[in-house]
Amino acid sequence: MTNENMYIWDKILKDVASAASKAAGVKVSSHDFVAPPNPNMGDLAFGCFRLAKTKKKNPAEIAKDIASEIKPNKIIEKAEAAGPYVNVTLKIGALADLAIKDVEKHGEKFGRRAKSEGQRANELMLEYAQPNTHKEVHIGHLRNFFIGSALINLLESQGWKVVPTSYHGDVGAHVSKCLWFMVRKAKVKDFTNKTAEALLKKVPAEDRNSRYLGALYSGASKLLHEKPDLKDEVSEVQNKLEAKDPAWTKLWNETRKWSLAEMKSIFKELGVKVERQYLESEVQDPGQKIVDQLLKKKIAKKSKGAIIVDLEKKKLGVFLIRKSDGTSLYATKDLALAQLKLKEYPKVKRSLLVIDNRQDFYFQQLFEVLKQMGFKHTMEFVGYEFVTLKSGAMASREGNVVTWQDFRDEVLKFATKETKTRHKDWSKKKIEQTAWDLMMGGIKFNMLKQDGDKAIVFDIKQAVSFDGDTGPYVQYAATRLGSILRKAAWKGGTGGSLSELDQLSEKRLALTMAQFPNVVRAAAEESRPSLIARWCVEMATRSNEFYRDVKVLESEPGLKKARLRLVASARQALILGLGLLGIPTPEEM
RNA sequence: GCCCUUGUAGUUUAAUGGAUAGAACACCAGCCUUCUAAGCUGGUUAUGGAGGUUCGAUUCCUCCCGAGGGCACCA
Repeated sequence: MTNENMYIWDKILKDVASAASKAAGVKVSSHDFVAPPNPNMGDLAFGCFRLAKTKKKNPAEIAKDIASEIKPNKIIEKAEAAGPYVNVTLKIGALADLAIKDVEKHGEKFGRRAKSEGQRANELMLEYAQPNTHKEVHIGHLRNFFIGSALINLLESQGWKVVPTSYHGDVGAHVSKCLWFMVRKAKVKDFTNKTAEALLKKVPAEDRNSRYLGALYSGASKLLHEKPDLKDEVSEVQNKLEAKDPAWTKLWNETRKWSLAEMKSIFKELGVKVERQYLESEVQDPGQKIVDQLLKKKIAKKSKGAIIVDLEKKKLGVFLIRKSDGTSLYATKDLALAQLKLKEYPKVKRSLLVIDNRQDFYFQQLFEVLKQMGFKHTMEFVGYEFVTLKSGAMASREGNVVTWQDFRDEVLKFATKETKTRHKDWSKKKIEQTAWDLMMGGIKFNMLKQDGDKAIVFDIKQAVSFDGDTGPYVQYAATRLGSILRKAAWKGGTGGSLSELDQLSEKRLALTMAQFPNVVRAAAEESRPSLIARWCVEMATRSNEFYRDVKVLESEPGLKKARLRLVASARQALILGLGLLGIPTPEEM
């Protein structure tokens, strides 16, 4: 990035660091500066501990020396020593002026960065969104969707070309059970193409969804638990499916279509972007071929009737790639999936998988085997702890899942009620639209605000709350800023006395705003959407403080114009922050 | 048994070796004739335990305790 295009916060950090370097006589990096614990101490702080070691001097003395050497300039108001720290205070007007112009200059691209020349060609694949067909999409999937979507936005903002992919289990035991139970329940005696068709026709249109199929699956599981002898029947169904028996295949294909169609609409609703949807059924047979190749290459071997790759030397145990009955399993298909991805996207050099932490060990094994097969590009596992209910883990076979639709409707009901009581004169359409935005904001923010390494115990009461650290809190701050602009009939523009802005809350708002690009970069580099969520809350708090302290519409014309530009910039930054998390900002709420 | 993750106010959490451990929810007390009170202000409450490394430890190391997960025919 050239100096011209540098974000203002980078420039300020660089300037302050170079002033400090000059004063200290050694290089001080901009990374050495942190925010002081208390805003009235200043805006940037530099701890002299390391210098104390190299200079063999008391850090407090060094701080004193450095502080006296840092002279005020266009942006620096003063530097003071406070114990072992040098605290630098920035000029309110100068900072606000620069920050506002920074946002105005970059507009919707504020926070984005171009890749350097050498990296430009880099494509990155990100796999997320792995719900199975014939099962419900439930709140456990949501964390994956939201983290994945946010990472796609973050990585794209940093110049990566991202290929988002999804992967779905559309074959396997859960499908066989579901279909077996469906036929059994209908008491079909002679299962043929014809009866399969009749059976499908009998399912009413409103039942052709995962709720219906999921209920069948859970019913099958219950029955099999009571009567384990029936497992043979299920095995038979599975064999018939693998042998492409026409009647069973028909039933499979049609029910699978219901699932996939529903998934498509859910993905659209949630903003889950997918460029290539991979299905287990398309990698099952290729996976078996890979197992044969691995046997030939002596990478794999027979053990206890099954085929394994021994990874004990790498302390990764044994990796099972074919069952002793000759059928495939998850690993079989994943080997082929990796190969297929590479074949279809040869430019991809980096591959990210967003999957819950329970599968961490499994993927370490998989990556190792792929490495032995000659895979060169980097594969990264972006893990997160999974979502459980207070009563324990959700499982389709137990039938205790909270589906996306039920959760959505519950939060939507709350959002609609709250919106209605506040805006009695709004049209039904406007209330619905606003409630929808708030529901999305509430749900997405709630799952993205904490780091991935913490398990989430789902609590509906907490999930529908719109107070405090929540999406609607941030959305609200943005709409209040918008309301000022609306009342002022602000259409954008230049001018106004930006450098005369002198309120502390204006400075704090401008400061937080200016730091956005650095937060975005950190969030992308560390795969931590939570950093964006936290920035959003801070920015909203700063906005609310400003809203409280500064009466924009009553200001003198020159100041009013400057303040309107600040308001417009702050609102823009908030919208961008929420946008990275996939959260819409309503005009009013 | 071995391995991984994790333990911070009543609850959900932040701080990846630095200043007085920062928020939010809940609770209590205030603030709407004033750009939307889904807001703002104030108050009470926290690093699981014991050692060690360090000028300095929530952070790093060791042990113990608790929670969750994984470790061959599930996905």
